[in-house]
This record gives sequence, structure tokens and C-alpha cells, in this order.
Amino acid sequence: MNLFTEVRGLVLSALDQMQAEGALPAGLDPANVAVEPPRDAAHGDMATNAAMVLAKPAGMAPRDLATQLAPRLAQDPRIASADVAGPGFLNLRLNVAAWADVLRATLKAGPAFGRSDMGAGRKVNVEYVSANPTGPLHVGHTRGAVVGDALARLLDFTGHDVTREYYINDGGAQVDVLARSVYLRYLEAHGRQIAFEDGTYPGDYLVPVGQALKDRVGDAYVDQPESVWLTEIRDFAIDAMMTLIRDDLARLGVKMDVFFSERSLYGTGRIEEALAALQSRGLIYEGVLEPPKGKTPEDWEPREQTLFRSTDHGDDVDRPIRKSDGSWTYFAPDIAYHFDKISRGFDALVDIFGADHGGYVKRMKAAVSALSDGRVPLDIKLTQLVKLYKDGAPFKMSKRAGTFVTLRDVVEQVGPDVTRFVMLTRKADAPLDFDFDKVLEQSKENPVFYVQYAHARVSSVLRKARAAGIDVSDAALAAANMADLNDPAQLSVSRKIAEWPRLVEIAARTGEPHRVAFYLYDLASEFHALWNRGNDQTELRFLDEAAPEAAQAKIALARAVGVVISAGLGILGIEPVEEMR
RNA sequence: GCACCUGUAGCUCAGCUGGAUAGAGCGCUGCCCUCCGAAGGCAGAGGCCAGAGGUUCGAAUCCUCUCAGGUGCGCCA
Repeated sequence: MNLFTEVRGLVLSALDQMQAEGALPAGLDPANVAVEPPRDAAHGDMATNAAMVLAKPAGMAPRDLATQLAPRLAQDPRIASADVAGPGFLNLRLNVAAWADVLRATLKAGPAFGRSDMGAGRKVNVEYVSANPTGPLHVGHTRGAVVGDALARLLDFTGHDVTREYYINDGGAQVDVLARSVYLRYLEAHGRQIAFEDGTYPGDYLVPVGQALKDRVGDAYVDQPESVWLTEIRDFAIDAMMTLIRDDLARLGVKMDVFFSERSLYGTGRIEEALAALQSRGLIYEGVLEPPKGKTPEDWEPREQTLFRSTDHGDDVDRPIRKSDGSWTYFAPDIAYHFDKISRGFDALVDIFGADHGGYVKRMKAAVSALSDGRVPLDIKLTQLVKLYKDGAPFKMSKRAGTFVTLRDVVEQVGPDVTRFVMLTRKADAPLDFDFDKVLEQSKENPVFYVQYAHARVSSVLRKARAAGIDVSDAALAAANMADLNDPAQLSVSRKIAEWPRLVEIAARTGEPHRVAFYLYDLASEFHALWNRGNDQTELRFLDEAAPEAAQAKIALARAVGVVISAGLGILGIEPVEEMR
């Protein structure tokens, strides 16, 4: 139940009626008519811009149109008043019964409250993390993992058929480097002195891999040339790294549906197939690129390469598919990979990239646009850097020295729930500060704590009520008489609850799960404010000994808050707590 | 040089397919908090939404230009 769309429906039918009666010209397009919560609560519970949007096409003054519309809306039993305001807004006040309806709907739907069918079962592929299989996940990957997973859950909640996918970059030179690095650790396991040259991975995490390799093959590769061991060690190492990465993701509670190997595209004709698809559209040619202006590489030489005419699909320059020596660029398998996604029948694709891949966005979109003839939209979300702090001082990360802060470090210190929530306290394309001390603080400053605390208070109310012999089943609460829930603080909470389905749709449409986190903080604020009112006004306490007969309706309100917090945290992949410790 | 992201209160940031007097937390000021539901509560001050044009009934939001910060720009992935 979305109260806003219901009231919008009411507005639209009133407009239809006016057109039928000749009070308005026929054939007006109501697409831009909106019913929204007003920014200022003094303006009522909801406002509609209908009169202003339609004034011009109707050839009427906005306020006149609003004046005629108002009494028609006021006839509805849910509407207490409809007032013309400002340039032609119609401010609506709702009857207490309308809020009671919302609470009943919340209790009835439970965790499904706010679900919608806006996705209409459309198949959406969300690709995220996709870290190179050369080491454990670090904090940057963590953010991508959290954002991608929350987005996937959000799309699922709004009726999309979601596939979560990880693209394993196991086809490039970096996995050869991995193999050489593992070889060094393998030699080390045999007691050899080793030295890590530039371009190898010195991290400790390869020590057990070298040992495991030794356990498996003994000294078979010692003092052997690379040609003997490279392929086998590479496969062994990639397997080990993907096991590590899956384990890291599991610690965060992220589970992929599909792991797609880049390597599976090589030698199977699939890259050639994708390029043939572009070729048949006349988008492949042999040519020479201009050097980038203002930053010409020292060793620049014009070279003929196979190019993709991405400029036909919105890119700034055409992009190379083959290097000048004839081998594929990284872009070629990526095109084939996205071609594969398209041919698997997805209606929409989403990629979550780190911000350092921002330069890749246009060409990828161009490729998908070309390969699907514009049918399949590709949405690319960039996640910005995470800056770590401890004791107020920034944490340094250096991948080269092998000392970087891993996903595992973070989750072990603060837990998966806090990690997830904090990663969503900024929109994805803004940098994020992550302070190890602050995220564990128990205060209003800390949104994770504040939201969980609200849920714990709800749980506490329910426990105590149960102990007092009150029936707190959702059915009983829904049947309570809620006519007296009309204190401003109570109405604020109800209003916020009513916004939840609307917020979900906005967050899903914009692909911005952080909005859920901010909403939950707002809802928790309203709830805590109501709770605090109970200090002075004992009749606002959820359990007021002086008036036990009023308890059930108030508990229904608290329970509804708990239901929404629980649903919201569910979208963020977080378990609500029953009590704080 | 070009592309993308960012620029909102002293600080950290929200801001809904364009909507009314732009919000929150921290910090600051004042009051309240021996107990009854205080891991605090209530109230207040604080803004040229980077700047300049434009679009329109209406712009933090859309367009153009400028400024500042970040990221990236064939033969890495």
C-alpha cells in the first residue's frame, strides 16, 4: 500500500471527473501531476502540484483550477482538508483514519510492506566487485560489494528478477604475474632465498598458496623454466584466490549467483562472435588513433589497430579492440562478456565500477548500445574511494608494499552489519570516510547505532507488553482502535511510515540504496522523539500503567516502526537487533 | 587539451522524474535532566546552494560558460 499513489489516483479521478463535466478541457496529460510530502509539515500531510502543471494546457489560472479541484478531493473520507496555497499548490490534510489504514497495512504485510511490482519481473543483471583474482578484497572492493548487493536486494524488493554476477579477470597479464609470485612463494617453501622484483605481488597472503602448491606437487617445479609450470601454477593460483575472495564475500554476507570467467571467452570463438556482431553493423575498422592532446606519451608512434567506432554510440573517440601486435585489448573480452549478458536475455544491465574505471564508462555503454541496437540499457554506477581513519588519523594503504587494509580486517573489527551500513551512509559517487572508532560509538552521531537502538526499543516494548498479558500478535494489533493516535509526535511517525513504499520506489528508480539508510535514520529519529515525549507526557508511553486499554493501538504504531526498520535493514543486508548490549 | 565525478551552515553530509520560508548530525548559545522510559531532552543562532548567464508560473535540481578539488585518457587490466 502506497498512500501517495492512492491519493494521486484520487486526484487523477477528480481531474477526469472535471473533464467529463466540462470544467476542464479534455485530453490533458496528467503525467507530471505529483502527490508528495511537503518539505514543511505546516503545509499539511501531502501536497499536489496538479493545478500548476495543468494550468497552462487548460488555459486557466493555477489558483482557479486548484480552487475547483479542492472540494472534489475533500469529499473523500480520507481527506480532512484541501487548501489552496502559494502559487497553486493544493495542501491536503488526512484524517486519522487514513494513518490507521497505513499502520494496519504495515502490520498485515509485515516484511513485505513496501514491496512493489514496479520491476514487473524484468530481468536485471547486476555485476559488482569483479576484483582481479590476484589477492584478497580490500576496502574499496568492500564498498562496491555492499553497494552492489544492496542495489540487488532493492531491485529484488521492487519486483525485478535479479542476477548477481562477478566477472573474473583471469585472462590478462596480471594472472601471469600472480603465477610468478606464487612460484616465488613455492620456492620459499622449499627453503630458497627469494626476492620480489617490480611487478610481482609480495603480499603475505600468497605464502600459504606457495606452501599448498608444494604439498601438492613436491619439488616438481623447482629449477624448472617458466614454460613448464606457468599454466598449471596460474590455474592453481587463480583457484586459490577465488576461494579467498568467495570467503571474503561470505564474511560480508554477499553471495553471487554467477561467477563468469574472462578466460572462458578465449579460444572459444566468443570474442570473435561479438566482434562479428559489431562488424555486421559497420562499426569495426582498421585505423590510427590520434595521440591524446596535452599529454602525449613520450614513446608515442602512430600505429594501425583494429578499432570500434564507439563514437557512433556516444563515445568521445573510437576505441582499440586489438593492440598493434594483433592481440586483444582488455576491451575486447569485455565486449564479448557484455554481449553474452545481452544474449542471456537481460532487460537491463547494471555494472558497479570503482571510480578509477570512470574513463571506461562511455565505451562500455557504447558497446552495449551497439550490440543490443539500443534495446538494453546499461547503467554504470561508480563507487568512490573509502578513506580510513583510526583515532582521528588517516590510515595509509600501499598495495605495492603488500600492506593494505582488507575487507577481512574491516569486518573482523566492526562486524558485517556496521560495515554495510557505514558504506551506505554516502551516495556511491562521493568519497567516504570510514573511522574505525566512530562507527562503533554508541551515540546519536552514529547512524547504525541509532537505527538499531530504535528497533531494540520496539522489541523491548513488545516483550514487556507480552509479559503484561497483552495480545501483541500482528492480527490483534491491527484490530486495535487507532482513532486516538493523533498526537503530533505519533502522527509524525505514521507519516514517515507511510513514506516507506514511496522511498523504496525512488531508491530503486535512481539505483541509490543509500537513500534507504538515510530514510531509516529519519524514521528512527521520529520514533526516538516520540519515545522521549513519553518522559513528560505519560499518556504517550507505549505502556502507560494509568491507561492499559490504550496500549494496544500505541504498540501497533511501535510494531509498525519495527516492521519498516526490519524491512529496510533487510534491503541493506543487515540483521535488526532485539536488544542493545 | 579532453572526458567523467564532486562543490549546499564553522565541520561532515542529505535534499524526491524542477515545487512553497533549503534540512540532519557534530560544534556553538540558552534551558532541562536526584526518581518515575535520559547510552540524554527541548529550544536558538548559523546559508549569495562555488560564480555568471539562460530555460519557466517556479531552479540547489535542467542547459551554457567560468572557477576549484578528485579520477581517468592507444601499445595495463
